[in-house]
Amino acid sequence: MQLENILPSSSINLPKTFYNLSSSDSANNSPGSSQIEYQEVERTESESTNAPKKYLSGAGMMGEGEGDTFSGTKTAPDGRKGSPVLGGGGGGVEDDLTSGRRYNIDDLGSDRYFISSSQAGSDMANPCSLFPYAGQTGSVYSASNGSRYSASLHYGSVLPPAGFSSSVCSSRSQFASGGYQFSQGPGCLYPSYPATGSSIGSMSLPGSAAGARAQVYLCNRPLWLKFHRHQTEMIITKQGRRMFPFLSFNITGLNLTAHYNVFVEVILADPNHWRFQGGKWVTCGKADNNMQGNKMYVHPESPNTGAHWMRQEISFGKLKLTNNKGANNNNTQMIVLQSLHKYQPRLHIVEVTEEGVEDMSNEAKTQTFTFPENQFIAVTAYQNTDITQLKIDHNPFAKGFRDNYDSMYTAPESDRLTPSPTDSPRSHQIVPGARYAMQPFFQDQFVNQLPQNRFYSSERAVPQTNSLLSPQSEDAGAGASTQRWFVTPVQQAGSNKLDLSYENDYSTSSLLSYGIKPLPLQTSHALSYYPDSAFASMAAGWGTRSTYQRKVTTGLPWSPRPSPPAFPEEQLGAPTKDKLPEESAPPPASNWLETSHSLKSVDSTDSGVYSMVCKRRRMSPGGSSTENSPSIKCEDLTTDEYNKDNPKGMGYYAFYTSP
DNA sequence: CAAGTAACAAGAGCATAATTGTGC
DNA sequence: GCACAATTATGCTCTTGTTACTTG
Repeated sequence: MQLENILPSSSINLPKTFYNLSSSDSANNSPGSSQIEYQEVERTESESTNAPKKYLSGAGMMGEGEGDTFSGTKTAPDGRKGSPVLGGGGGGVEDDLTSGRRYNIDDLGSDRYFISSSQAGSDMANPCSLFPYAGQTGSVYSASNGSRYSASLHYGSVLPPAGFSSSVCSSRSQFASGGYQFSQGPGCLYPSYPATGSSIGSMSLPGSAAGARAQVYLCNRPLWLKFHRHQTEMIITKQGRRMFPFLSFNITGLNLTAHYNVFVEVILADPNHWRFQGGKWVTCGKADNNMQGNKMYVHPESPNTGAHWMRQEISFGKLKLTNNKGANNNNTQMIVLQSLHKYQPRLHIVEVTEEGVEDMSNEAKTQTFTFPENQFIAVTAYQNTDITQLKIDHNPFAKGFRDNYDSMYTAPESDRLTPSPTDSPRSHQIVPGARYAMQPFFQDQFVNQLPQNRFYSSERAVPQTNSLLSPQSEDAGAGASTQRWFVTPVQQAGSNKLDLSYENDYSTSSLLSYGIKPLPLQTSHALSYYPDSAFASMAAGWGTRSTYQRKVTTGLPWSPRPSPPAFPEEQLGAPTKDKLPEESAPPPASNWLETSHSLKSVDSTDSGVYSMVCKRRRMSPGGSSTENSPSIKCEDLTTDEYNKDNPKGMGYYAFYTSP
């Protein structure tokens, strides 16, 4: 589907249902108004006059429930918005079409951070418990000029520069004082959730298509958290700059056969203009909410089936940020932002027809997901050196700036833990740069083992391995065990978790969960169809425990020999849940190391083996029929071929180094 | 003076052409 | 010697953060 046909560059359609900012004076919906309130409104036909029906809805979707953070918002007409069933118990997962083991949430495990609308909705009583972040909300107001989107302003997310203050959650006045009062309802976060659904309409979801409620996982969340801790900055340039970390999600709970458009929207996170002063970000005046320009980035794969979206990681690695208002060429979608403003990316999933047309006859089937850790301040030049260093350390493209990197490692270049741009975004169209998603993550974990002379020493203060057994982890409550990695409102409930949540998320525990939790079913999928995808990489990483365990025994955590990348069939096809006691208990520190190894190996594997082998096979058109399928090729490589070449279980290294 | 811009160097992937090896 | 396959080399493109300069 050609995006240009479905995504008007200028007049982006709005979801039928959205939150309309209203104030005491309807005409005065200025974001700066202290009387501003957000209300759910039903989109009228007239309102969408300028919005062609053929579009990717979502432009103006902001708002629904601001706070969708960690809680997907679904503008379901049956009032169930915000109540997608969480995987484990899973109504959504138990859906007829999605109940396949392949997408069984149980198999997905709880290690991943995902948003469940239902969770959010069920925990509205204590919105603050949903997030460790303060004032994480999300609202949308209707621009006076009718172009809601372009003028949309999102005041929902307010992240205190100081960090995460739970106090904010308990006081809406903060916003009021700041001139932004949110009609969030009780609490500061997602009070509007329950109302959201009910306000949309009475039509109930069929249960299948419209009823498919998605759960979204932020794949590289640990990395995001790292940046978030220092207040993420994103460079914007005239030509457009990619985000790093970039947005990468895994989605579950969609109707396998239904079509969806998936896109990211970047909205203003707060009403302030920011300035980096005295080593920290401080507000400096009001934000300019008149910024024109595209705020959306539609995933190139849109529209596509739910099966497709759930098959592999959905990466937005090619999403570019620019400050060039005129930069809106159809070839490369760029999101126009304004420097020194804080933004909040949001993921929208809109069910559409096969042609990519939203079914206007049906109520909005929009699901919105917001992760507070995705917030960032747009800058034209980095302000915080910590951020700069993090970027350099984690972004493969900035490898050249790692002055001390080589000296810091004894391992040769090829064996670095540092990801390599081998996983070029150009290497795969479906998951552009997706593999990067894991790369930063890999390093994200290893970086903690780097010498202490790194800039962001604060991170060194985080006892990665110890955190697994830290009191905080233990105090994390029930969520610390089985659902430790499962960011749900329930898990985060409790005031004492406000602080812990972040720490825990940021801790090695979180990281570990990423590393050790396989997605066996999706893994096989990813490997079968998108061997080059980040998902495959991730899956591989999660499935190499046994190997890296061996590596660990060598006592060389930085062993230059990456562990075998092979994806044991047992891991490819069978759930490994039972093999992961970590799910029910915090993994021991040793597992942390193991995970690291696995990740490293995967990284190396993914970037090395795949490129090498696939390139080679490209020259063999006369080969077997399977040669035509890149995915199969790699699958063969990672399984059959690997096993063949390593009948004795030889380390992957041998294969890797053998031309 | 802060912010924005353009040029720069470094690292890396990809496409293509050139070279080399193999089989007939 | 020819044809084909495989490998290697080269140039282009892309990415990154840095730097110097310009702009308001």
